[in-house]
Amino acid sequence: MLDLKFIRENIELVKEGLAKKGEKADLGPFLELDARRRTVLQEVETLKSERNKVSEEIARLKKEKSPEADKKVLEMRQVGDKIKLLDDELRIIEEKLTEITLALPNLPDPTVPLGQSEKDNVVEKTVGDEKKFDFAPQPHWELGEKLDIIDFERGVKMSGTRFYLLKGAGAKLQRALIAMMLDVHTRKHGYGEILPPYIVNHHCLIGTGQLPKFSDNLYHDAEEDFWLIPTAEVPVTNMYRGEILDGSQLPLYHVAYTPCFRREKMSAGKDVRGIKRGHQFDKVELVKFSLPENSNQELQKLLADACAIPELLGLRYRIVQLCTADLTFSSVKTYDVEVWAPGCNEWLEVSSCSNFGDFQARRANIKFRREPKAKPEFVHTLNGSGLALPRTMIAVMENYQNADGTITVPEVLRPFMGMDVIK
RNA sequence: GGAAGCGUGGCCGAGUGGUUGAAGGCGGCGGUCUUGAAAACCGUUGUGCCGCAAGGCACCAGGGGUUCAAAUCCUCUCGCUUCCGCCA
Repeated sequence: MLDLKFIRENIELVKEGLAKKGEKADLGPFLELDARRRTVLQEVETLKSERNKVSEEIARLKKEKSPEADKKVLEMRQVGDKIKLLDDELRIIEEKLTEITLALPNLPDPTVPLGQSEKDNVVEKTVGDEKKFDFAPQPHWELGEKLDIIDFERGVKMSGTRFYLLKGAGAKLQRALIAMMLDVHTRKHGYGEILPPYIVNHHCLIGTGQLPKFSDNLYHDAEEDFWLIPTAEVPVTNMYRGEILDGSQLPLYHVAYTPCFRREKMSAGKDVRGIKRGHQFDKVELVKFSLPENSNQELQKLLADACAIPELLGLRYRIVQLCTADLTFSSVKTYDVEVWAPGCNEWLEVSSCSNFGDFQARRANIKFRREPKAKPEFVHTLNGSGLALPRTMIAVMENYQNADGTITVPEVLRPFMGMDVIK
């Protein structure tokens, strides 16, 4: 959410920022409502001030048993009616303002490359060489079925399209990856491990920016205010919702492994083959709370922490900076990490590392104090996958496959797997 | 799911319609004293919004209502505790 005062005072800057993101919002209604709000507010507060004074007077007069009291009560009854009318108007104005501001995306950082679509994203660097095969590498869905470690048919039978089961060494491989990632981030990168609820209320989703605009992509309970998380970012960022943190504790680093649930209505027909895009998938997520002045530096460190995983797995990967048009709703600046999958012959996004500035902090009301008595300020929030499991699985399976259809277990995972080859 | 009780500031805790944004205590911060520390004493100690400012308004789990006036009364929601039922 953008600050009301900031929009009011920087209207051209806001328009420009929104345009860069491909958002053509008409801010006219905003300005009108904002002005009207302040007028009505001042009016009603003057009346309330008067009522407060006279009410005190009435208390005194009643104590003195003065006949004046009843007259004043009648007067105040009329003032009360006026207040009620103005308060009602104010409530409507504020609801509309909230509706508008909650739907406005965050503004991009000035350093983000301008672009019209994902085609304008910038590949920053590519690490590692392409693996040479003396046979035609198979896609993971073929490897998985032949080794009986991924079962697509039964997944569909149980739940429907875009569901699958991991079996035996497949399930174990994913468990090994999760354990390895959590160990690396907690032991080497200083993240505190969290195991959050997988179901949250709507306040959390407003806090991180999924609601109110993107409810289409979320699963929720028909009767209660229960929503399945689309990413651990939601519960972990909202841990500190409505709190004022001690500035000396910042930056705070958290890592959480959770399943993620997405309806994927927006990507119907896209990536239907294999395990690349399911309605349920697992992910290890990194979340940071930072001082405003350090957030871009923290983003670079976050990105490095995410890249440590493909590095350890010996996977070829690249870093892509998203252009203005491809930034998500809440993001100020984002880098994707992609790994190469020789079987399906494409780069797979396994992490998306973003700085959200104070956008989420403002929505979720997460503040900090620099000094014990200092005025509270909004923190900056950041997050990135570290990493998403299905696509990491794909990359491991396809890169480590052998001519006979077996898969060699990467060195780092062997202590977790208790086997060298999946056959 | 049923019944009863409860929900006040960082924490504990007073307060059942009228100078209560809220007593008192603890904790925190500043000071006096001390070589230093402790103790003692004094002072200070919530957030948001509107306003150039002076200042004003709002907030006692959350929403709605009654009243000239609500932490205090009514109502709904949420949460906590205890008992019963159920369950991993």
